[in-house]
Amino acid sequence: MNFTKTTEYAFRILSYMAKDESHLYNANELYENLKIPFRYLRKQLTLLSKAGLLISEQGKNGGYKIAKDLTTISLLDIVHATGANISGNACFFGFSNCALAEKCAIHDKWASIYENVNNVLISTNLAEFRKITNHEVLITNNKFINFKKD
Amino acid sequence: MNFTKTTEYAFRILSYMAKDESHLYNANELYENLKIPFRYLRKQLTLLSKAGLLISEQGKNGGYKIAKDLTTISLLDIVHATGANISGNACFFGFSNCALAEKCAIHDKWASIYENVNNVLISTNLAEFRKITNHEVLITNNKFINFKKD
DNA sequence: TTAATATAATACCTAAAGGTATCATTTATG
DNA sequence: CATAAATGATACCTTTAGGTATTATATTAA
Repeated sequence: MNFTKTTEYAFRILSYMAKDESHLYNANELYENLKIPFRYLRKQLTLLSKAGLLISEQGKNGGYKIAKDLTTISLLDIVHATGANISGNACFFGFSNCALAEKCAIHDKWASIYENVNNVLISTNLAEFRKITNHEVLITNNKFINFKKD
Repeated sequence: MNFTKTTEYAFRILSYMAKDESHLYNANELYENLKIPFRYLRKQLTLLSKAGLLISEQGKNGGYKIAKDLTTISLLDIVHATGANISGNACFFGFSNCALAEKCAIHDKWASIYENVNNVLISTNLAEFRKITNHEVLITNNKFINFKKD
C-alpha cells in the first residue's frame, strides 16, 4: 500500500475540480490554488485526461473538467489512474505462501487494515467533495517553492 | 503512510531472527533464507545494529542477534529504525488546515485508517513471530535475482 | 489572417531509494 | 603469528519518481 506524491496530486486536483463540475478549469487556475509545480501539474492533467477522468478542451479559453458524473469516480479509480499499485493481499513481509495455510504473525491484522483502506477508497466518490470549502494548501518542505509558470 | 522496501526487508529480517532469539545469525545464513540482495542485506544489518535493534559480533564466527527482549520491540520501532516516516495526522490530500475546524471530505475516514494501522504496528511485537514456521520467500519481479555473495 | 492563449508531445534533468564494489577492521583458530 | 571468516565504512552505480524545457498543435478573437 503505497500512495505516491503523484497520487496525492491527483486527489488534490480532482477534489478541487469537484467543487464545480461544469466549470472549465485551466492549468493556471489550478496552479494558483493547488500549488502543484506548474509543469508537472500540466503533465498530470493530460495524463488524467488520457485516463478518462478529465475532458480537456484545447485552444484559447481551453481547460479541463471532470469527465463523468461525480458519483461514478471513486478514490480507487484515481489511484488506479495514477498507476499506483495497491498491491492485493500479498504478505506484508514478502513471505510467499503466507496467504495459504500457514499465515504470518500479522497476516490477519494486516488483511483487515487493507480491507479497511480498500473500502474507504471504493466507497468514497467525488461527489462528497462538492461541499468542501477548505482547499488551502500547505507548502512546507517542498524544495520547488520557486516553481514558476511558462 | 509509506512502507518502503527497506522497511519490508527489516521486518523480514527481524521476524526471521525472532524464531530463535539467542542464536547468532550471520549475513550468509540470513541471505540464504530471506533472499535479500546480499550486500544490501549486510548494509541493513549494520544499520539495524546502529539503531539498537540488533547486536553484532565481529570477527570469525560473528553475526547478529536481536538486541532486546522480543516483547519490547514493536513493528513501529522497526518502521522508525528504517527511517520511514509514518506521517502523523496530516491531511491525506495535503490541504493545510484540514485537521482543524474545516475537515476535508474523507478526513475522518482516513484518520480512522491511520489509527488502525498505528494500533497494529504498536501492539504487534516480535514475540509474536516466535511461532512462525513459514519463512519461504517469493522472489517474483525482482530484477536482481542474480544478486550474489561477496 | 495573425496574435494570443490554451493544451499535447516529447525529451531531458534531478534527487532519492535501492543496490554494488572495494577496502578496512575484528576475532577465532590452526 | 598468519590466515580465514566474519562485520564496518565508504564510495559509487542504477532505477525510478518527480520535475523542467522545448517545440508543436488547437482555438478564439481582434
